[in-house]
Amino acid sequence: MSWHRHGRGGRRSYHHGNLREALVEAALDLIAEKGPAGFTFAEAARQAGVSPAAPYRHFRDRDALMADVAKRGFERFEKQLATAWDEGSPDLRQAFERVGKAYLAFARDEPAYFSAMFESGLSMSEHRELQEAGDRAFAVLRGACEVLVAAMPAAKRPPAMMMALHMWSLSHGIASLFARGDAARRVLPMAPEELLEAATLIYLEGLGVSVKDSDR
Amino acid sequence: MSWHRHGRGGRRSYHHGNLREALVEAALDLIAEKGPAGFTFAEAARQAGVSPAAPYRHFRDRDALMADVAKRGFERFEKQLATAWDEGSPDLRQAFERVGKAYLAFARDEPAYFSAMFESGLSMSEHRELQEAGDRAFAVLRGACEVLVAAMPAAKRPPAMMMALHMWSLSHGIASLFARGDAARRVLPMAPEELLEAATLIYLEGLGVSVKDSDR
DNA sequence: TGTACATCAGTGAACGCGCGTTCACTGATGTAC
DNA sequence: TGTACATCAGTGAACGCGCGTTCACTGATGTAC
Repeated sequence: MSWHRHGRGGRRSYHHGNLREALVEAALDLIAEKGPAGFTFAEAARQAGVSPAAPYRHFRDRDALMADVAKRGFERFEKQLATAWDEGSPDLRQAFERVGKAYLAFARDEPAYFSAMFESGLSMSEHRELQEAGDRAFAVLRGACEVLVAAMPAAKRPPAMMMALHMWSLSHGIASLFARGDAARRVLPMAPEELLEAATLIYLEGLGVSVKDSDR
Repeated sequence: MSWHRHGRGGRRSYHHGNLREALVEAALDLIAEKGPAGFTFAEAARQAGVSPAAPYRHFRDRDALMADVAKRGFERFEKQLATAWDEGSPDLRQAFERVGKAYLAFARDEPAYFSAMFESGLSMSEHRELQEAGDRAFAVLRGACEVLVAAMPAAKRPPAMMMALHMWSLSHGIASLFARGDAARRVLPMAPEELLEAATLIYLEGLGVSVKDSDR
């Protein structure tokens, strides 16, 4: 109960004050515990210590809350990818590898966000702000690819967009099949990170870029 | 209502006779309509034209029905992948390409099965028969990779298992992000099939196998 | 600095609804003799 | 071929429950003067 204090310097306030945040956290708890299907407006209210009518002050309905959770997830995801990329330092290949690992780490460490973002059944076209948040996260990966492509010999440069979509799909496939942090994870005879690293290596090799090429 | 006739030569019977099948179909309808979360035991019964108590003769609970749907999905999936592979004829590369396309086609044409199989939140370890059905479907892809690997020059052969996991992840990523047949599909400036085909080409190139090499 | 008022956030009681599940039951089917 | 019986699949009524949603309300906060 964040009654006496608020998250990050928010003011104290009698009316719970931070209900919106508290509801989001409750939703995350419930999703983590029982999957995206197993969370209800009423239970989120209860967990936030508030009457069942209170959430309506902040969210139109359950879907709106779910969409907000997913949007925050994308924002968090974007930050973690950007941190991993770190402007491509100390060298592009290492940084690129880190981005892939950050993708898997997110799926593993934040299963609730991950399923809200990708498996909650929310329609992308009906939640524009959600799509935009997703696009911004993807833009980190695309940006990294652009830098990598620019570092390649001019004759061999693939379309950065295509490359980004390939890496996204690959990472997402591995993340959602093998790295996810919930019961639906499939077991693998190796670390998901190794699988991704090997695939990335082969893929870049296929683009005709040796490690050294892209290193400069 | 399949009251007068049954699917495929099953006997006619007064007691609906085919309730189990009818419930599975109802579940598929409902999942297709509202996602895996939006299907209930009671509504499936209603749609099958039967009292709410009747399903208990066939399934222990909602999860058991969901698991059965997912299992059937995997079986169907396995068949379609096997048909696409067609023992690698007329040539391995073409056949391999067809398997990837079959993966995407399944996600597109059978969104209800697809989400029951991959996004229903069913635990793989708690439903062994489900995991086994999934493994059999994956075995088709692994088998194809084994044949491809065997056709490569001995010095360049990658582990077939790794290759299969890479292709599975890639196909699955593209399928679940861009090719899925429901509202959660993300739009793409190209056909998902093209994206997969390009990635496969680059990946095989990276393995050091030219198209001709693997052709024999 | 004080007062009056508007606004805002949450209350708590109430409602109708559909779900999951149980129960004793019944009508049709299959089978032993 | 007929009869008696066991089994099987579905009935329909009932239940308790939690959910989503509404409503008039109230107590605290912010602000104009």
